[in-house]
Amino acid sequence: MLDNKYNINEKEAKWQNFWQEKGIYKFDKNSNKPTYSIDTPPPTVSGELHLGHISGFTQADMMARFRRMQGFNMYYPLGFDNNGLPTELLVEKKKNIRAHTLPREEFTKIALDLVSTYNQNYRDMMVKAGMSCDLSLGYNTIDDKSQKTSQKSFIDLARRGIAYREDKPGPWCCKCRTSVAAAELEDKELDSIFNYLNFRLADGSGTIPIATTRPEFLPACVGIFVNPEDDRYKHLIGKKVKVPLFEENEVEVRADAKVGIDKGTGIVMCCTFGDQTDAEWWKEYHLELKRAIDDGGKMTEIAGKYAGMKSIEARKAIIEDLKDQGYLYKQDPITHAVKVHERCDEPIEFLSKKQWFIQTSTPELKQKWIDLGNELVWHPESMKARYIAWVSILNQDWSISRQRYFGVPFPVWYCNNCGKVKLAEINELPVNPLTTNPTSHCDCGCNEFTAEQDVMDTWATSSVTPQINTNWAEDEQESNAKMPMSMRFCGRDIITTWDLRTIIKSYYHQGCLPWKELLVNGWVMADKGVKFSKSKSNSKVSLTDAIRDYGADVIRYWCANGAYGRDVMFSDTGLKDGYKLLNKVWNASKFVLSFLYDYTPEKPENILPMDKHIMHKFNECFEKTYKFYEKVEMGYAKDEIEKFFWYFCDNYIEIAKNRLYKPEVYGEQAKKSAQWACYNVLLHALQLLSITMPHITEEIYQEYFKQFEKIESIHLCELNKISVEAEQNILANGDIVVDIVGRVRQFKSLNQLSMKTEIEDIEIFCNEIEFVKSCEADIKAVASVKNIKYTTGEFDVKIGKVVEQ
RNA sequence: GGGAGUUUAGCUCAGUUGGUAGAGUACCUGCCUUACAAGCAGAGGGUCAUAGGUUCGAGUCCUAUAACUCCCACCA
Repeated sequence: MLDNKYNINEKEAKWQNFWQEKGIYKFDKNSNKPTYSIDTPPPTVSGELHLGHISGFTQADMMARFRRMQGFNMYYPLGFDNNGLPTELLVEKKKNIRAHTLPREEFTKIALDLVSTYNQNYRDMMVKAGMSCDLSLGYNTIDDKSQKTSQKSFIDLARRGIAYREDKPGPWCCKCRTSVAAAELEDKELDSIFNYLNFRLADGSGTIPIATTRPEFLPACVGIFVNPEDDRYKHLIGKKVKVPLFEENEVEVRADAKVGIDKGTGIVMCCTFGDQTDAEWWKEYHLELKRAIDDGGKMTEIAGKYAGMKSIEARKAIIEDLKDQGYLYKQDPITHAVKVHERCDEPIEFLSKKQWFIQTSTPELKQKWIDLGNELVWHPESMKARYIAWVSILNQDWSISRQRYFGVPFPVWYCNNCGKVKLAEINELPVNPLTTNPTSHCDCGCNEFTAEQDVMDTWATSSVTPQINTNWAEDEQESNAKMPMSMRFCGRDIITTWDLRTIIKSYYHQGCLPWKELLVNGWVMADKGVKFSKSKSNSKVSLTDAIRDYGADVIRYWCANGAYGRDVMFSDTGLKDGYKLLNKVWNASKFVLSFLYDYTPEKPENILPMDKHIMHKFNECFEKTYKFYEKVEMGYAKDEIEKFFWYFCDNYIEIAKNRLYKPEVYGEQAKKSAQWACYNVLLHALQLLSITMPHITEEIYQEYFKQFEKIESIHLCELNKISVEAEQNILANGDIVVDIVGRVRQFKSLNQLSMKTEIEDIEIFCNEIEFVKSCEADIKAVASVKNIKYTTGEFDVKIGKVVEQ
């Protein structure tokens, strides 16, 4: 017997423990079932999980549960991403320390310690939210296996020349003191000032006007550019110009089509490096390299009296001096978009450093990425456009060096004699070059090496999760057999970072796609256009509170809303809807099961028409639901089963309950028939519902159905239709009976009568009199009608007199 | 400037191949009916963003416009 009231928190915890203890979600190595493998994106460990995270995971979990119930052996791990800059920043913030002020070993120890606490919290929350991952398959991107995989990946690419080391300008974050990748930049609107300066021509023939927002770059000015088509300035090409405040520096005026004639004054100064264009000009025209800003964002010695100042202070001081010395003739306040580092929101600089890169941007490679993108199955399809668009404009190789501390080290040394790169041997991995020496001499005979100090970018490791999952570092054959994995899911914000790079790595190492299908979920919006985010403190409902108040089943119900891949607005009426369904499922099950205490699993000889009808009705719902899951539309699938459940309660149970209550009136056979239908419909409906609401359905299954079904958990049952003989027109004919009952209910409602009010007689007009007659007892009982008259004709129901009380 | 998405009932959202506009919720009217009042039955409510076009017929297809969102480019 089910409890009178369903205690959400108690039951959810109970079944979560049960699933873990019994290993319900464990991957079975020895199974002969087909494997369905999920490359679960390891969440970045930072702060607290919120509804936004859980939403994407929950939708993917529904697909996992669907595949499991289709009979797949699920490989569904839960890893954590906890190396690299994001984790380092978290550790610095939580422990109030700075990584670069501590010995690396010490910092790493503190970081690992903090990370394990966070991992545990994340894992607990995932379990509490009802995820069906196999927790024993977890990994951390900082653990030995991940490091080994990541380092092997690097060595493979370095040996083939795909990974290369070069000194070239790239985005640099002065706050985090590291290089960053183009994909890690965001735009931010900032107020600034356009400063109009007069540069003096070296021959004394006058001045030329140049506008700049970054006058602190004057000491690094290495050239002046005008547009070759600009008639105003053609005569300047080839002339020398003195740099204001640094007049000992003379630079040449050159012509380049990249200069916008109508921008600023139409004359640009090129500094190393103010931005991407400066870097391009510097390379193209072989200009001098002058560094005005150091790693930490302070002015270098070439800035003379400004050296040591932070760039922003130097800007103020330089502007004052420019004013005093008469160079500055105009200032316009402007707002412009500045590239900032997504992790810390600080504007980035362009600096030149020796870095490791991975080739990604030749036209042939770009075409390859596009071909692979087209080969991949995208859900929803429209997300592919974002990927293609991004790949099409790729113009830089992937920088993977980070001048940080907590991450996977490069397995690399440099020969002190000839400078040649020395790679570690694969069987030595994972290796930390700072504490280990190479096991062999350099080719030049030298045995003295300098270790690479940098660590790899987070993405360099996160991009090999399919290789971590398929054991590529240990056994390439095993891995090749398991690749591509079945599915990866993620948010739409990481298509260009994570997904693309994972595709790149799998192609380079194994010549295939990392996965067959990619699911891209939408975002939970707190308000129009505002992403749900802990840091923006707009989480109206904390995940912990929501689980406490509504339970995981209801939150999962909410997560399943709408079309897959679309952004959804958070609303608590959605949670209330879920709660209503939960309540309904409980009450209906409680009620139905109370009549099944003497149920026997033998199929009755005679099944009554309305019982057949509801079973066929379920099968119709089953087919629709199943198709939606196959199309990765969890929301529509949930709608179908939900709609069916309410129909089952409002129309079928009302009919069946008379027969179940009073076998002495309607006959034992009629009761057995209703029991058969109730058992089958409720069981099958719960199975479909278990994908969305795994806890309550498990409770009901365990309390009653397991004794007959013998399968250990509802989540291991296979999804099937109810086995019931096909019958001509059963759906349409049964619907007529439901409509007849509906007409009587409408009559009572319009006349403000109670539903139990008895009606003396009704007259039914329809063309399926035979069928309707066969349901006469049900109709009379549920509609409280004494006599029925039948007439052939267009459907109608005439209601007679009400029986006076 | 380029690309993608969105616009349907007060609110949240469905609407498949073009064929009489849907659900839930809210509001309103009834109903204590022996699972559930967090329930049941019923009613009202829409110029499908705007303007054109194709068609016998357009929420759906085409063109343009507007508003909002996102990605990219611009950043001198």
